[in-house]
This record gives sequence, structure tokens and C-alpha cells, in this order.
Amino acid sequence: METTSQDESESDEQDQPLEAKPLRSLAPMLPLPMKYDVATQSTDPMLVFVTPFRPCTSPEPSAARQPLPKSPAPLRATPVSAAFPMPRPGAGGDPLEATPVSAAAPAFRMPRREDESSEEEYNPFFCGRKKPTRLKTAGKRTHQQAECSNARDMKRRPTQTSLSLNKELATFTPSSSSDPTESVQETLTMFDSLRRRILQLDENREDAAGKRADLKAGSLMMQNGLRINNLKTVGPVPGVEVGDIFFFRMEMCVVGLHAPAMAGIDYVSARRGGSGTDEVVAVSVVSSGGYENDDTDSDVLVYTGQGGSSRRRKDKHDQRLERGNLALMNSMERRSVVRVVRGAQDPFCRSSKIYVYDGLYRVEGSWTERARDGFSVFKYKLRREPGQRDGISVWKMAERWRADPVTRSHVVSADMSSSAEKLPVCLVNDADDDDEQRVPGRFNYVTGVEYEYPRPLGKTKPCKCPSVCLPSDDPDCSCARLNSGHLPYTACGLLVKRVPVLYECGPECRCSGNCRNRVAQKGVRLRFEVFWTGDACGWGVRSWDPIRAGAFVCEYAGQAVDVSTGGEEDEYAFCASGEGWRWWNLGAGLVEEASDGDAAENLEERLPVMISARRSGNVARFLNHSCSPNLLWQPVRYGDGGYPHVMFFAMRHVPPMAQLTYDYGTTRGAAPPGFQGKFPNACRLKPCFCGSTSCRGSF
DNA sequence: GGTGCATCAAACCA
DNA sequence: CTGGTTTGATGCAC
Repeated sequence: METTSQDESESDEQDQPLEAKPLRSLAPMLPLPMKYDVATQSTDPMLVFVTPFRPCTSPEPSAARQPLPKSPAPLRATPVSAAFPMPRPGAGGDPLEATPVSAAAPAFRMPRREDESSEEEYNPFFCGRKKPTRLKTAGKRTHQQAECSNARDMKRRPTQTSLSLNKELATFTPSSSSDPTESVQETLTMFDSLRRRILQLDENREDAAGKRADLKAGSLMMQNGLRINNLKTVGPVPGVEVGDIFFFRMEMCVVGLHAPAMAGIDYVSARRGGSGTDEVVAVSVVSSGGYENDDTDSDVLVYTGQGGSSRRRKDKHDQRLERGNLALMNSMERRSVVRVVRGAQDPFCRSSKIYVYDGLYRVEGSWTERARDGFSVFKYKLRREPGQRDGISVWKMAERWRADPVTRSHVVSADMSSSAEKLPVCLVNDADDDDEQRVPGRFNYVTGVEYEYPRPLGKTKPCKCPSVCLPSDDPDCSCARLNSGHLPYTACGLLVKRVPVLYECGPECRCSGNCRNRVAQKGVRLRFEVFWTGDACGWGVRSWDPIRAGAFVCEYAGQAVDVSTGGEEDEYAFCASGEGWRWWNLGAGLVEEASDGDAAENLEERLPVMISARRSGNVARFLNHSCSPNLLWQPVRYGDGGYPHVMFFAMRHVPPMAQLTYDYGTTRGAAPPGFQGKFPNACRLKPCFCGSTSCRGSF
């Protein structure tokens, strides 16, 4: 298809969006551009009521984006519709052309709920035990749409959730993007921030009803029709790319990659060509190791059928050729493709699993065999379709490097931090063979910022929590109070939501080093590599480890420069004007206490310093810009003169080896009083190569 | 149309 | 720390 050549040329080398030049942001740091104070703008839930398809609350089309209407040149924005070279073009008379019923819709059907196109039908204030008032406007709906699970979703009994959550939900709009990749990102973000928020809220209630926040979040989204790609389709799911990772089954559910909450095989009933009888066809399988599937070859998967394995020994039985098992068998006969998701071990959490979408496979063969418990099971041999970008193989490669860094090739320097970081920072160049010895310009590797305290900021009150801070133990924890009464991280150290300034416990707090409110101060836990992206964007950063949304990534290290004395142009200065993170809060904490005194106060704390990573810095100085970034920056204070550290957190799940980026922001007009004119380049926009469909064209 | 059941995930506890 | 136990949401099947 028309666009494939472009696609390939890009995906071949570095997959993810190539980013623009190394650091180039020049405005000094300030906590938050006041005009866009999220806290005030989006806090009142009553004012945020929005009908679907009107992205008012959605940050994208905000004024901030407008000033850059036409970007003259180097926009390499790829139409994302091209991202899915539909697999079946030639595919040798794929019998599947006799499409499954519900897949009959064009494969590129937009996820958005067209079925909700009448506004009154969408009831964001659906709450509590009351059933949503669902109007029967079925006349408007096509047969297929009526068939989609939405109707049933809406009817389903809501799990008991706190009222405030329902209010928060009211602020959700179904993704308004026409770009499938964006809708998927938005939906996943919504899910995860909702999940973290439920964790945070449930934790304050001692009735211990707070279990399975993942299921609750998923359920809420289903009930409110916030799931996308409702129609099960054989083949790719728009917006989900091979290699994408998921941390919960529910995540795959809400983006339509794999609908069953638990079952490993998802299938759809399809009309058999001609004969008019229905039969089932598999659409996706999740191989998570529960059945001891053979995992050695990354292009071949031997998958065990479902059923038979009851918990109670006496209920065990042979597997039967029904449901998913039958569906896989039919898929084999029709030679239709099946999406495969492979489970992998989460390197940071032994008990949990990560799901890696590995693209399309075909069932090559099937047989039965006797399992260890003596009952017979179905086995299916699936082979990966050629020509797809790497999925699980990248994962496995990175896994190998993590276990044994020596196996990484094209290494220029095994640890460019010279042991300054706890984990080595690898410098590699596998992009150009001509110049393998290319190295970044000289700089000192440091892991933090040395402030000279020209003007110490006000001290914060240390907390007196005995061992670790827990909101339920001590509602008076002064650190929690600084953070609007909540601990800013989940129990496993994920940022719950972006705040103007985050307060971690400091050296004078009584709590121990294990306190949950000490995350970023503990430093990097990821194995980074700095790699050459090509001439356009220079060096970039990626990680061998998967990164979960909300996870701490790294600090922006460097030298504090007093701008009142300094003021020369500096390409490695950190600029705080980027707003790429704003949408991340869409799902989280929108009903925060409206007039948050802290937030207002923090805006006063503009610093007379900025951070320059020109002479000294860490990996962060190699982070590239993207208009749809995967990192956000978050000022974090703890002890130590009170200067906020600039900390990066992941805004979405980032698979291993995907480039890490943040939004440099547009510096034009953002330089606060006193800085204007000091940095001539600040107002000269650089062309952006991020390739995102929402690319602003420059930064 | 309601309801049961099959699925086996994730979190917790012993 | 592991392995068993518990509690589940969903969507097909009846």
C-alpha cells in the first residue's frame, strides 16, 4: 500500500519516533506556567461536564498549540493509518476474506463509539447503584453497533465505587482523537490513572474494600463506554503496535486487543462462506505460561487449549473441542491470522506479569497430547507472520542484556557514568557503521544537581511517622499534607498524578529509608543506554527495562546556574515550559480540592536558577523532544535547601528499547520576566522530527 | 432476557 | 519467598 515504504524505512532502524536534536530548550525553570495551571483549570468537576466528542477538557487543541500553525519544513509526520499495513493484501487467497460477522466492518473502523453519537445517550454522570438512563435510540444504530458490547456494558451492575470516583469519571471524555494510536494511548492512560487513583482512594478507607483496582478501573471504563475497538476483529487492532506492553489483562481489554478478562483465547463467531452456519474463529490468544507453552523459539508458539484444568482435582477432565479450542481449530483451517500476546516476567515485580503484544500468527498445526495430570489437552502450533516489526524478540534481547550486559553489541562504552550510577549506562552506536567510534561531546557525568543555595527556600516540616508513611496510619503525616493529603506514590512507587510540586520525605523526617514517599531521591533503577539516532536527532536514550506508567525514570542532573549572573546561550538548559504531560492528569485526581493552597504557594517559588547540563549532567541531557512524549517532568522537593529537583516519570508504559522523550515545550513567549532576551535562541524555534500526528512542527 | 459458568488473573496469606 | 487460596469481570451458553 502506498505508504509502506516510508513506514519500513522508519521502523527498520529505531522503531519509535525519531526525535529531534539534543536538548535545546532555553527558558529557565519555573514550576508551572501560570496561565495553564491545571489545578485551577480542571478541578471543579461540576464545571467540567463535557459531552462526548467535544474535547474541551482535552488539552490538545489548547491555545498553547495554536501559535504554530504551519510548520514549514521537516515535518515527517507519518499518517498513522499507514502504521498498519493490513496483513492480508496478497496473503494467498486468505479464506478469511469471508469475514467474521462483526469483523465485517472496515478494519479501519474508528474506535470511537459512533454508536454514541447522540449526546444524550452518553451519561457521564452515571453513578452509584442507579442504572444509567440509556435511551433506546436503536434506530440510529446499525446492526453491528447494536451488537457491540456497549449496551450490555451499560447495563451491568456497577461495582461499588465511591461517589467521588464517579464524579471524576464525569470528566472523562471518550477519546476524541482520530488517530488510533492516540486513542489507544488516551484509553490506556485513562485506565491506569484511574487505577492508581482508585488505589489511592481505597487506601484511605480501612474497610479494605480496595482490592483489585485493575478490575475496578476496567469495570468503570466498561460501564461508561470508555472502551475502544469494541468490535472484535481478526487482524491488527488500530493503534496497538507490535511490541506494546501491558501490565494488566484489563488493559488489553479496554483497548480491544484481547477482550476476555481471564480466558486466554478470544474468538468471534463468523459466518461460514455460503453455507450460512456460524462458526467461531479465534482473534487473539494470550500465552502467559499458565499452561506451560513452549517458549523457546520466538517465531513459533506452541499454545495449549483451554479447559479441563479445574482447581478441584475431581473436576478435571479432558479438554473438549469447543469454545476457544474450536475457534483455534477453525482459524487453522481458514488460515486466518491470530493476534498473539506473550506473557513475560516483570523484572521489578516477581509476582506480576507483563504482556507483550507480538503481532499476528497463523495456526500451523494442532494435536492432542496428555498433560502431566493425565488428561488430554489440545496443542496448537502457531507461527509468526513474517514482515512485522519486532515484538517479543526485542524483549528477549533486552532480557539477555540485562542478565549479561556483555552480550550487547555495538557498545562504545560499557558505562558512560563511570560507576557514578548504580547501574551502568551503556553507550552504543548501532545506527551507523561508518563511525562506530562516535562519542558525545565531553561532559562530566553527575547524578544530581549541586545547588549553591543563593537563596534557600522555605523549609518544610519534616514528618514524624514512626517507620514509614502510610495515609491510613497517620492522617496527620505532614508530608502527606504537603501533597494535598495523599501520598503521591502508589505502594509500588508509581506517581499517582502530576502535581505542581511533589514533596518527598526528607532527611529530617523520622520515617525510614523504606518509606514509600521516597522514590525519586533514591535514584535510577533502570538500565539505560544512550544511542545514536542519526544526524537529525543526535543521541537519544532508551532503556533495557520495561517502564511502567508512573514509574520514576531519572533526574535532570546538571549545574545550577544563577541566571542573574550567567545568561549565555545554553543548549543543555532545562526548560520547564513543556506541557506534554497535561493530558496525563486527565484520568487522575481531577476532583482535587479546588483551592489547593500549596499549589498556589508553589507558583511563587520561581527559582533564580536554572539547570544546565552542558558541562555536567546525566542521561537526561540526551533525552530528545517529542510532541507526544512518553516522559513527563515533575518538580520534586525533599529536604536539602528545598530546591525542586526536576524528575522524569513515565507517562505511559514504555517497552524496552523504545526511545524516551519529553516535551521540551515551546519556549517562545514562555520565558518569564527577567529572562527574556538573555537567551537569543530561546525564541528561535527548532524543527521537530518527532513524527507524531500531533506534532507541532517545532519546539 | 436473565443467569450460570468457564476462564485463570492478581493479590494476599500462610 | 513460594504456592495455594481467594475473589473476582467478562461474555458465551443455556
